Amino acid sequence: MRQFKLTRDERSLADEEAAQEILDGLNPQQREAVKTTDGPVMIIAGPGSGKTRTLTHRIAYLIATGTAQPHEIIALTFTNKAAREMKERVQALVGEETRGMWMGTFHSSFARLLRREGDKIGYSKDFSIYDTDDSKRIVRAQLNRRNIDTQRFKPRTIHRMISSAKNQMIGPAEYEDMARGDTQEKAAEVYPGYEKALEQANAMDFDDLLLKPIELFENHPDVLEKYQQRWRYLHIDEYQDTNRAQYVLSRKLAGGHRNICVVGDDAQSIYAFRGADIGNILSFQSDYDDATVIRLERNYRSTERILQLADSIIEQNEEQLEKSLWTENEEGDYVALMEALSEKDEAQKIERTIRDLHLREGYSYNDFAVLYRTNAQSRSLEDALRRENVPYRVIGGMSFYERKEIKDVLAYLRLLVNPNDAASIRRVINYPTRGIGDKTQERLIRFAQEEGLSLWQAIERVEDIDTLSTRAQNAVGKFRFLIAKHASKLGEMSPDDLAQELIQEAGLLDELRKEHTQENLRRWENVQELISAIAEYVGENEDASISTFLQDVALLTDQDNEFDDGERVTLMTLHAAKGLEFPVVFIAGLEEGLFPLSHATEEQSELEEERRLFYVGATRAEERLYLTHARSRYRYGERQSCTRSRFLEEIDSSVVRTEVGDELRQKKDRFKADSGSTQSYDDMDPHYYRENLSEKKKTVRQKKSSSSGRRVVYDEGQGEIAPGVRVEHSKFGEGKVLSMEGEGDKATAVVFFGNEIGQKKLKLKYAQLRRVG
DNA sequence: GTTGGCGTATTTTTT
DNA sequence: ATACGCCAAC
Repeated sequence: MRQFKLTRDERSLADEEAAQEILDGLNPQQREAVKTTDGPVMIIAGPGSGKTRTLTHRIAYLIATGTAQPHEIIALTFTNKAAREMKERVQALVGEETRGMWMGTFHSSFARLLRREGDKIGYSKDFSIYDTDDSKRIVRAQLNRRNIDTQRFKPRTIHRMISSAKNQMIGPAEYEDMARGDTQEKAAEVYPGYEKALEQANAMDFDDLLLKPIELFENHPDVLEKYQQRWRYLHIDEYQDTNRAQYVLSRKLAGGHRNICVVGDDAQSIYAFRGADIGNILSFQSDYDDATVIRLERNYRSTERILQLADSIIEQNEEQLEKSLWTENEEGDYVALMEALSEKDEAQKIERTIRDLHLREGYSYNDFAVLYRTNAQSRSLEDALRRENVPYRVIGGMSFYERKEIKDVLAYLRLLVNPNDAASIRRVINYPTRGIGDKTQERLIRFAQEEGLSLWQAIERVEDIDTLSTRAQNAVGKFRFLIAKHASKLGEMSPDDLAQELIQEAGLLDELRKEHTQENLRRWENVQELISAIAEYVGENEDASISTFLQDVALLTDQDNEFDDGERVTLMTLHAAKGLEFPVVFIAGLEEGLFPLSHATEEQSELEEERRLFYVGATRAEERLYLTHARSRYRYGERQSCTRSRFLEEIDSSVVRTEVGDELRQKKDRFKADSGSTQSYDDMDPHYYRENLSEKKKTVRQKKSSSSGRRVVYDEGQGEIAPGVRVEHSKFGEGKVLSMEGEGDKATAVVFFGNEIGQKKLKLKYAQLRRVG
């Protein structure tokens, strides 16, 4: 900004001081990475080595030394949260002059670019962004049109295949040639129609947000050149997780100036399932033969033992860049291994350990993270934490913007700015019900198809559709009026007021008030919260509109909304934990078939990815790391007995202690490829655990809560429910148990919820009754 | 033709 | 618990 109007001498003096300040507090390697501002740079950085910090300081350094102006810098990150934090830190380092600097995820950055330039390839700036759910709807419509059995060929699966093709930049024609097997052939069959439907809806799916810019750059070299000149400095974080399209984009953007700086760790590549290509980072040096490569190998995060454990995990993998991690941190505690009887028992052991460390060692609840492989595992952990009133937050799973009631409102709003959005029309055209059933919708679609119109255009001409009864035409006409009326008010009313009026007149609010259940009340509150969110968004952003709100919101994940409110234990998948760190980390569910997931054990490359995931999880821990597994677990509706994970047989046992302080005893050969052993854990080593448990406690470093005299909670929650007790139900609210019948899975309670709702018979297995009072 | 109730299958990770 | 398909009643 103005500051750069100083004379050359004045500037260099001020710059020098600022630059020196930015370099202070970095180690020699980091400093070198920051100072290498000319030409391609790759920073290969282990976990906890301060790679994001290095990137941040490099950007600040560029600005402080006047090498680049903020608007000449773009940084692409993996999450919105990472971008936000990086931006804040750069601002703190250089003062306020960062306006015009682009920082965000690939997706959000290129969505923004498409908003400006998309008209050149036929997209209006109000394009809708389709999430997986919307895309699935489009696929389903395509399958139905072709009379393909959606039971056998699930829209989800088909979409995943199309998405993975798009990820690798394989177009419909090419895909048709390479499709193998029934499912792929069906995917190839609907792929062109899927693309056409999206185009007609003026919509982009997640993959398009990367592919369309490529198309734009290829068809309009002048546009590419404009951005190449604008962004003289390109930074990419988490480069190991870029896919083909992201790779192509980065090469194109870096094509002119070649000032590309990438940061990554091949050992932390965990998104291959999403098309991430580890080859991108492995081949950086051959892509840019004048690249400077800097290794950051010193770990500042974890204790020596944790690092040693992590090292022993990753060393099992064959393909990786040479790197040797080291730390000067203290040795720290042993990594603790805890075995549990069931997932409930596991959750309880974790919960007790957390409370114990909280009370005795003074850890804040913020210091804890419990990591697991699948979202479904959060349930039992939540139950245990809730029971003991330990505050927690769950990241992932169902986020605010994924709730049905929210998606309904968003669909209405999307229709206002982009009436061609067919997925949104289908979502809300008959919700709340207004007499436009399947048959009418089918006829609308057929008409659109025959006339080559979008769905909305067909609706506009509904009077011309003679297959429809007058009644149906009227119903559609009323819907059309509802949307058109509010679309015409886009310019005049404030976005939040308009949204409020629309959902009122659409009958959404009445629908939610129709039945007075707690569930509906919660939904109604959520909708109101969404309206407030719109108001807030408009207040915070300069050129905000419903259109920009919708596009921004489509790319939010709930990690991005999650503001750190209060002290809570964090529960999340291992994937979601990437880039984070916590003093105390639990990795739960270390069992064969779960972690590693069963399907991943076939393929060497997939097994290696699971192992990297374990590595990522372990290296999140700063001071204490707990590994847990259960001997049995409810999965797919039944209790299954579990063998502990092969990963536990591979790790360096010298840094691990069991709960009673023993060394970890391993069966190193158990999963060797040629052993062919299918022995169950029990057959193999029947007395292993009993021996351990019967042994007297030796010097135990981790103090266990069983010795603290606290109440023991037995491994059954449902026993608490008996005739006479008061319980709470998620839908019906509070009630009183009148009687009980049946046992085990069939156990049923008759509960009286007051005069309005009356008596309900509830299966304990499904209804989550919570005892109150 | 539309709506709502019932039975059945469902869980990998995500921008 | 939830989503979806199928079937019977309005």
